[in-house]
Amino acid sequence: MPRKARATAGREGDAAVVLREHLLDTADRLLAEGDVGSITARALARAADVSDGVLYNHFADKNDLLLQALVRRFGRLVAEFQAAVPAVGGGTVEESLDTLAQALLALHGAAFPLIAKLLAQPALLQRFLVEIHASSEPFGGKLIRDLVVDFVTAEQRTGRLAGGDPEAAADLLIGGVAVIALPFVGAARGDRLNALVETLLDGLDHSKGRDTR
Amino acid sequence: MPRKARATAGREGDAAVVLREHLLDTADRLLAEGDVGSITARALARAADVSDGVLYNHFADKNDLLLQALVRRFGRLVAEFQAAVPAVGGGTVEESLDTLAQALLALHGAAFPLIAKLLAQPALLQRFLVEIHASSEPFGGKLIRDLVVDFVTAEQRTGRLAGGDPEAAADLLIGGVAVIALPFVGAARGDRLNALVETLLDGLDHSKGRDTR
Amino acid sequence: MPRKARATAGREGDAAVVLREHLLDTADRLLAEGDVGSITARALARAADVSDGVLYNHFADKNDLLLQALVRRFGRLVAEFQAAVPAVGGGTVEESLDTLAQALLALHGAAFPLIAKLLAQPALLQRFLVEIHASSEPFGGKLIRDLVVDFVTAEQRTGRLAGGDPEAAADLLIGGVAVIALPFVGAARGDRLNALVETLLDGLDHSKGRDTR
Amino acid sequence: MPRKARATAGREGDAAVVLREHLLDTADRLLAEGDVGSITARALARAADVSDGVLYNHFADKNDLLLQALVRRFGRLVAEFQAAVPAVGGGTVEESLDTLAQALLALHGAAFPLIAKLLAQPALLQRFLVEIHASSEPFGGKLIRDLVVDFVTAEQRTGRLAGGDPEAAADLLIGGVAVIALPFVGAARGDRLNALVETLLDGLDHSKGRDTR
DNA sequence: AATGAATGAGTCTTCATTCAT
DNA sequence: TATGAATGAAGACTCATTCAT
Repeated sequence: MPRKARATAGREGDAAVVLREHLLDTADRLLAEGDVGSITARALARAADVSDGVLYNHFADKNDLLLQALVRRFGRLVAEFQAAVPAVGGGTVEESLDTLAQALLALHGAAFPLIAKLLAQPALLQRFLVEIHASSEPFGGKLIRDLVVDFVTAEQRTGRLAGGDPEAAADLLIGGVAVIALPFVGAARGDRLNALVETLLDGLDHSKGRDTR
Repeated sequence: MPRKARATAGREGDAAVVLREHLLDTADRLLAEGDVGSITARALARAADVSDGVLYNHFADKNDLLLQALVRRFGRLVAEFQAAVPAVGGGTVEESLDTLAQALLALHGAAFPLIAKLLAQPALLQRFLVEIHASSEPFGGKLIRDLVVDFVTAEQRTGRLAGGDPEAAADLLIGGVAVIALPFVGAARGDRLNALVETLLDGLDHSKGRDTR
Repeated sequence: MPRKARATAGREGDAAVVLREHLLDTADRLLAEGDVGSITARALARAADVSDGVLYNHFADKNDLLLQALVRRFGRLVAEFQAAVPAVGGGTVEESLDTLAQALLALHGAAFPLIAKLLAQPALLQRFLVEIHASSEPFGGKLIRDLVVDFVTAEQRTGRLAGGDPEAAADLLIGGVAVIALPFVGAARGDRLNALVETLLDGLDHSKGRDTR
Repeated sequence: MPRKARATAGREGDAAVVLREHLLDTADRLLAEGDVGSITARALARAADVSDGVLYNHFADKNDLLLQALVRRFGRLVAEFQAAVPAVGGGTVEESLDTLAQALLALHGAAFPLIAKLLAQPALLQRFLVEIHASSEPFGGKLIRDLVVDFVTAEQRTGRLAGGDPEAAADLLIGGVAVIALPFVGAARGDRLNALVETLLDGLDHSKGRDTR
């Protein structure tokens, strides 16, 4: 019978699986807290109340653990976003788009730091991309965008949105919200989201145009 | 007169200034190439064909050199972008927006890696923000956005763009292009830019709308 | 159970404690040998036949190790001195003082180099003083002097020493021996100690005085 | 005509000699101020308002400069002490000894830091000893002691001091004052000096003794 | 002869990873 | 299988000394 780790003493289940999850949880927490640079293998072990070496019994190396924690976290964020995507045909289109924009804002707020960490560690990013492309249920930037594209396409089918390029519409919405989500660009006022949706609905072309407000 | 560094043997001018520039150029190059984490003080010295210690004759520390290289590079990117912003009233609005979008795409392609590196190094980011806020001619995320907002506002005055919120319009354009610029989201086809501009001009609201193609 | 260090392979006991002691012993030895400036972290590791990093598993930093080695060594020297202080009332006073002087000479010979090292490293000295003042059983220069003062006071009570200022007597004895202990002042002949004690007993004042020799 | 250093622009005399003195003065000042460890070659140059390299035009290396500064300073301290030694036969013996003790205290206060620095740098100490032994007019610990020994011997000849070992008497006085001069041993009260002299005059032997107080 | 930037060996310290227990 | 001390390869930075100007 293998030894059980101090930190998982009280828990049920396969010791190996439990400890694995425990490490992932801890990595997740540290990832959410500070900068990735301060997550040393020892800091991880300390935070998990676990010995320095266990990590290598369950993961190839420190980056592998970090990677899997990131993958898991992204999966959860995407799932949350997916759950928040409004039903097609419900409410007015503007209301639906507002809801969608809010969901995107929440997503970006949580995802930006992680993406930044990935972008800054090419090695990690590489492995991350391989990982999410290999998984049967893809997610990440691609899936999020697909969800928005799908929403736009569906609303176009209901006739409530104009028949332009749904991918372009998705990019505008996602990117516009992203700019608002950026911590250091412009003021972070709540009504910016609404102005964004309205502008997106109306279009910039003056030659047509409803009498705005 | 002091000695001249091996690497700058052929160049004219004050040795100190020349080597300073040489180091900034080298840092710039490494910054453009790989991840920031691999830019060690020694790697920098090797890349500059210079001894390990010179760096500290011209900069407070490694981060100071990196920081100044980043500031310089950002300044240049912004200047390039500014030069590429189309004149108000020239060509059709759509052409102008296309040009603007292309300039943004170029900017994003060059700026993303740098921003990612900054986001991932809180200490560096902090000093960077202090630096650009201290400079009399601010730039960075804020200034770029201002340039776009100004463009939209000016075109609204000429009557060629609808009178919505110019900030929202800028955010949509900037963000939309950013999504396209992301290396791993969607396909990087050139016509995505045009679709974006068209969608932004037309708007998504089906109730109004010109007869789109 | 963790690994055991190469250098302490044969020893019994808790590996951590054993290595800690091994490092202190090594530091002690180097401290006794050369100048403090040459005790680099690497030299320490080499001398201890241990890897470069171990030091930091057991001490806050290099100075911490050095400091604790110094504290330990001073403690031992003081204990040795204390054990060598003659019993009050035993033998003749002159014999007792001779014994005391010899003990002081031994102490000074061992302590001078250490004190010099401390005096020359203000940072270390600072921490050292804090350390010995914090300890419940103080020692160092103060305690040594107290032991001598106590001896003089006790012998004054027995009536074998004159009733002058015991602190002054202690300072004369300690300092006089110290001068003899100095490596480069005067000749280091054994009878200088005896002449010292005799002079101290007799006094310099010619108006009184026993018929000296 | 050789160039003249910035710092010595206004001064008369052989430029080489002037700069040499200027460097010695600066080294002297830094030696008096902080710890020897902080005296880097660059700090010296900065403090002297002189370029980093000049030092090597006038001294073999940094230690050579430091050494010569130390030698010069010790010479001055000894000269000051010599001037303060009271005339034989003047005043009462106790007054004379008090004066002598005060001069010793002043000397120790100034010399201790320097001696500590020397003791802690064996290489420097070695060169220092060679240097002062080689000089035609010796000084340092030896000379100081000789001055005191001479004083005692002279006063013995006048019959005002008892005829004991004058070297022992000198060691007691010098060492006793040294203990009082130590910054961290006992309280630094002015009357300790007087108690010391009195005790030294009276002696500790109770069997003889004047009726002390 | 003075200048001061260039040189590069050397310092302390960190940290991912190993491995005896 | 968990433990945690041991390992040693980097890393950033310092500084005495050199040398082209």
